[in-house]
Amino acid sequence: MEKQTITIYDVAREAGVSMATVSRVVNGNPNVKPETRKKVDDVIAKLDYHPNAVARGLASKRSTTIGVILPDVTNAFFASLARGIDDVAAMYKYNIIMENSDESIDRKLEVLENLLAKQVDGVIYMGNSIDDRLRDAFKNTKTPIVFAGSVDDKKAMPSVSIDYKEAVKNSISKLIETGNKKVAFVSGSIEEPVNGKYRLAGYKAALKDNKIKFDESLVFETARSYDAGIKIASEIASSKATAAYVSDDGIAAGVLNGLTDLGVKIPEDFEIISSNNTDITKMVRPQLSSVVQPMYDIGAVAMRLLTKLMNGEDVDERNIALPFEMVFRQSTKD
Amino acid sequence: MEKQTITIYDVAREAGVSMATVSRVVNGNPNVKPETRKKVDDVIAKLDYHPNAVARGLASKRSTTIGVILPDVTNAFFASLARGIDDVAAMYKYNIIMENSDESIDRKLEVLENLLAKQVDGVIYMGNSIDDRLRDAFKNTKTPIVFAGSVDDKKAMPSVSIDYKEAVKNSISKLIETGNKKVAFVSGSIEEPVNGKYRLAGYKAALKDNKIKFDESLVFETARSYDAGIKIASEIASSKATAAYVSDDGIAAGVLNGLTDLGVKIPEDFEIISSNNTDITKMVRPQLSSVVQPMYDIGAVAMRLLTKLMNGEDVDERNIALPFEMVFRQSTKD
DNA sequence: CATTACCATGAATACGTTATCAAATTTAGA
DNA sequence: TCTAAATTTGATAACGTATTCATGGTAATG
Repeated sequence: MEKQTITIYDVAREAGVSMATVSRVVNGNPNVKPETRKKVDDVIAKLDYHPNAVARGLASKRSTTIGVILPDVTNAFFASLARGIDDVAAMYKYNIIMENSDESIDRKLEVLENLLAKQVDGVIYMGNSIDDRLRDAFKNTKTPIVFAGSVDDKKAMPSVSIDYKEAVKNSISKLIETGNKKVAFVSGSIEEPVNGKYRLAGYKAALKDNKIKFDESLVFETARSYDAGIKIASEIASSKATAAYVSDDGIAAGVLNGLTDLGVKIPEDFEIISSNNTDITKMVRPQLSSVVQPMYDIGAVAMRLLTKLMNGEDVDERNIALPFEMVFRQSTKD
Repeated sequence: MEKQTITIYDVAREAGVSMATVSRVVNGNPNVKPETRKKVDDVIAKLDYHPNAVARGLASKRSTTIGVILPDVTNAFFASLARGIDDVAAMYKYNIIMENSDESIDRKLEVLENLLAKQVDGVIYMGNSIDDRLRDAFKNTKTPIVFAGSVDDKKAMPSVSIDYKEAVKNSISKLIETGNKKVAFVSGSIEEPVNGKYRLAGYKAALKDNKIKFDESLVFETARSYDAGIKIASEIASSKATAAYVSDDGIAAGVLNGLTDLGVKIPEDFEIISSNNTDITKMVRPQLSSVVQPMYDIGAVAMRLLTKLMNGEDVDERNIALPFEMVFRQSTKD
């Protein structure tokens, strides 16, 4: 019962045609007489032949594989994006090589190199952080790359996301409208352009519109996790802020529960608006009001954009901003 | 600025050696004089040469890629496993091709075929469901496969998980001890051996130990999602059960909140024990008591086991059961 | 110093496809 | 029926690397 890998040669011999012909029927090339196609198909079925994708990749220079770089699948936001990506990738017969990069830039570079060595046809980057080395690496490859759920602050790379500045501006404005004078901004690493540039800009813009002076001490930077949210809750409590925008649902849940445990009443004493509208926002009590990012769609559209780029089609809009919404639940006053 | 892919030939010529030698230094083959190694390394750096993993895969018949089949990354349980897998995979220089299979067996078969065509060196299966066609497919390939966080009820495949039967038995026993006469069993698809065979067996065993008759109407089968949990809460409420074991944290959160919304007091009127101890169990109020599965470790150990299998090492134990614990929070009486 | 063993290298081939180009066959047109 | 134009097919050369296997050189042995 030796496992004998059977190749295109075997089916060619068995079907009495050349391997070129077999290759043609396997690839659906129309230039092959229906009857020989049938003959070959029969042999393929009989021998249970499966084309070797690696050899195919070497010969055709296309791997039908795309690389996905994300900080951490364990985060619901990234997982949802990944799901959207995978679904449309499957639709186009692409496979996904997924790599968790965490926050380290070095790791991201290593991961990217890996993916390129594997000859991926394209890559989707949701790493958030970016620096010049990485930007160079992106620029130096002819492999198409698109950012998903994150933006290159220099707009050099194709991307799909929402208008983060506007989303935060809306959130903050809403909080100010309901009477809050001191609104906190709590986010993941400020190093990430999404946070440090776009979201923060939205925060400042809203303050400015409402003639409130920006107060550095109301900006809270933290790790992207529930526990980190819990931890930072006390700092927030003692800051005299009466409301907060939070850039991640996990963090927001932590802040919410942390505050509640400190005796702060939500939303009476403190209002919260979160960012991703994952299930977390509905599981928690009181339920979190949130920006609604179409996460699955961001992933799906990013993947679709990537297919176009890989096909060399030219796209009119390289930086796509999908519409976002707001949903108000129990963590804000009406 | 034509992007010229540079090959092993280029560095061979530039370094004045043969490509075989270059191949040797790239692969760390000891049989090469230190000085020529240095020379080659320098040229590699100078030309910024990167080996083509596809060609390498074809020549060596190893892709340094492993396939991961999971129902849905979006579920925190699977995401955690995947993270464990990816981390140790990275440690061993493997990459992960991830495929979401949902619940469909056909899709799983398709996905498996895909992965094998890509010449993955091994696959990790967390699909839960399995039938004869799939079992055959697994058997007919020489590619090592290990189950993670799920078990083949015929024990034919290597696996790493916890003792699901025992975990549920413990949970149910605890609930009975605190005075519950009617304890519900709510799980995802009963078709899945994890649920329909192991967990349910644990449930029945606990009942039997306590001389309680098994009551079919206390078994609730549902989709694996928060919303599904919410939906089934009312059915559970009207079943007269006063406690439940729930096989998934998302479902459990739904049941908890659904019940609470119906005016049921947790844990006074109704106790709940969940299964995975993801962050969800801590986010929710009251916090959920839960079985503690070492999810990350299950993934990590599964991947480690796979590396051994891929190396042809023989392993003493092909079906590994990692220890589990219980954590009691606010959804159970003490 | 002659012989053996070993070490470092290179030449050539295999890996399983796709792609190119020319040859062979069929079909259409006159 | 003959010729030109399609249509199908096959031989062969990539694709970029790992892996024999043979060879020349070097060190160890007697």
